[in-house]
Amino acid sequence: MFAALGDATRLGLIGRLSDGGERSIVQLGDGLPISRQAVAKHLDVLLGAGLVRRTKSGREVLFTLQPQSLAEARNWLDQVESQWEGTLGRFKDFVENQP
Amino acid sequence: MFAALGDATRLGLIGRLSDGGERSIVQLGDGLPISRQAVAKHLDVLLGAGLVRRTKSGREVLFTLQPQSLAEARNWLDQVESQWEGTLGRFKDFVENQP
DNA sequence: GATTTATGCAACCATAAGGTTGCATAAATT
DNA sequence: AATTTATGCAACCTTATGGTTGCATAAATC
Repeated sequence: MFAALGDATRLGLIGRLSDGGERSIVQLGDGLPISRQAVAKHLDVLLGAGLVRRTKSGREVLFTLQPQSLAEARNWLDQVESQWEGTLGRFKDFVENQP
Repeated sequence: MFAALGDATRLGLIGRLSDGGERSIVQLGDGLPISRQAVAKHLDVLLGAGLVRRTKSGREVLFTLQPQSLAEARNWLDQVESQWEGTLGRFKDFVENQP
C-alpha cells in the first residue's frame, strides 16, 4: 500500500478525494496532463491497495476514498516510531545512570 | 518518500533499524536472499528519501533510522484523514437536521 | 607484508511501471 | 435512430527498478 501511495499522480488523486466526495474517472483526470486511460490505471492501483472504493452509477464509475485503509499505513509508522522512542528512552536511562 | 517505503525489502530494513541501533551494510543484509550490492542500493534509496542516516566508522558504513522523516509521512496521512473526517462531520449535521 | 573483510563503482539484464493509441461497448442526449 | 459521452480491453513503447556479476579500493587482522 505504500507502493500505491508512492506516486505523485496517485497522491494527487487521493488528495482530490480527501473531501469525501465521489468522482468519476473523467472528473478525477480533469486538469492532469495524462490520458484518461492512465488515470484509470492509477485508480486501479489505488483500488487494488484498498485505498478507494468503486461504485457504478449509470454509465459512470465513481470512486470514493477509503480512509480506513490509510489508518493501516499510519499504524505501521506509529509502531516503528514508538519502538524507536522506546529505545531512545532506554538510551536516556543508560546515559543518565553513568557515573 | 512513500515510494521509498513501497518496497518490502526496504520496509524490512527499516524494521531492523527501528530499535534505534546502527548497522553496517553486511549486517543489514544478513539473512536476506539478495546480494550485498542490492542491499546497498536499497539503503541508497532510503538515504535519498531521508529515512536513514549514513556514518562511516573505519571501513564500515553504518546506517541509523531517521524517525523524524517518518513523521512527515504521518503528517500527510493525518491531514488527508482529518479533512475526510471534517466532511463526514458536515454530512452528519446534514442528516441529523433532516425533518 | 600478505590476506581477509567491508565497501564502492560500473556494466549489464529482465521485468515492472507509467504512459499512449486504437477499437469496442454501453448509457444518455438530441 | 443517430450521436455523444464515459468506460473497458488490449497491444505496444520507453524508462525505472530490482537484481546480478566482476573488478577496484581501503581498512583490519595474521
